[in-house]
Amino acid sequence: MFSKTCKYAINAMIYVASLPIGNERASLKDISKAINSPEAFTAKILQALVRDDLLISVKGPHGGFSINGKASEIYLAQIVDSIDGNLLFTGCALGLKKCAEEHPCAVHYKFKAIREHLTGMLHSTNLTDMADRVNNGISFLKY
Amino acid sequence: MFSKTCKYAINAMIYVASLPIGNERASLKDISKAINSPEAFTAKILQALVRDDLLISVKGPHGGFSINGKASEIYLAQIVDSIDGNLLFTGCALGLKKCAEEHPCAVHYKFKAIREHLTGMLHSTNLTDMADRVNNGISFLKY
DNA sequence: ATAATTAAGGATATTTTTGTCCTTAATTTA
DNA sequence: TAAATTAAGGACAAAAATATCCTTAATTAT
Repeated sequence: MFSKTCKYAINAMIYVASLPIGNERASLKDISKAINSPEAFTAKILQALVRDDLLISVKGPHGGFSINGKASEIYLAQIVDSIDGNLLFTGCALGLKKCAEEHPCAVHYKFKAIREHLTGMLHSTNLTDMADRVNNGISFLKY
Repeated sequence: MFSKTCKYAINAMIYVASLPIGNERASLKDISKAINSPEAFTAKILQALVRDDLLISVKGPHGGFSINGKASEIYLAQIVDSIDGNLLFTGCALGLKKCAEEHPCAVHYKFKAIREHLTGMLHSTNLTDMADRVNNGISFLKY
C-alpha cells in the first residue's frame, strides 16, 4: 500500500504536528525516537518533506523541524503524494500502462470504488485530527 | 498495493481461466505473451502458483498450465494471499508491529473500512467473472 | 570569535524485488 | 528408442528500496 518511506513520513509528520504550542519544533533525533525509525534514513525523508514545503527546518542548537503552515490544512494525501507519488491515486491496480475506461484492466471498475474510498479518506484526514488523538493517548506512532 | 509479481500472477490466472473448453491449457510462452510479462520471471510465478495448488502443470509437448479445479471457485484473494501474503489483509497501514484495537496506529479505524472494502472485493471476485469479460472484449490483460 | 549543535547532502552499503540464463526432468510424438 | 517440447529449479544479475556514514553548512550560545 504505502512504501516504508511513506509510513515513516506520515508518522513523522503526525509527531511534529503533535508538539505543544510554544515548542513546535523537534530535532531529527527526537523524531526518529518518537516513531522508532532509523535516524539517518529518517533524515533523508525529512529533507524531502522540507523540499516539498511540508516541513520547515532550522539548523543549529534548538533547531529541528516544524510544520510548514497549519497542521489542520495538511492532509494525508499530500504526504503520500509527496513521498510515493500519485500512482496510488492514478495507477492501474494490475499494472496496465494504458488502463482506462475504454481499455480497462480486469479489476478496473471494482477497484475504482476502493480507490475512491481510499483517496477520499486521505484527502479528508488532516494532521491535527491525528495529532490530537496521539496526544490523548488514543493512537500511537510506534510499536 | 499489489507487488508486480502479484499483478502478473493475477493476469496470468485470468488468462488461463479464459481459455476455451477443450483447450484449457496454455504454455508459459503463451501466457507471458498474453499478459506481456517477462517470460523467465513469469515461469517463477507460475511455479509458485502450481506449488500453491492454484494451477496444475504438465510437461512435454502440448504441456502447460491449467486452472486447478473450477475457475469459478478461485477468488482474487487466494492469488493475492499466495503471492503477496496476508499483509495486505492483516498488516498495519503505517507499519506498526503490534497495531491493534488497543494499540492502534493513527489511521487504524479509518483504514479498517477501506481494508474491509478491499478484502471484500477480493473475496467476492472470482476468475470466471473476470475471464468472461476478457473473452467478451470488455477488459484487458495487457498494455 | 569560538565552540557546540543540528540539518543538508554526497557517497556508499545492504536488502529486497524483479529479472535472466542455463541445465535437468518429464512427457509426447515420430 | 530417439528427438522434440515444455516445465522445474538452481545460480546469477540488475534494479529499486532501504539504510548508513561522513563531511559541510548554518545557527546558536558562550
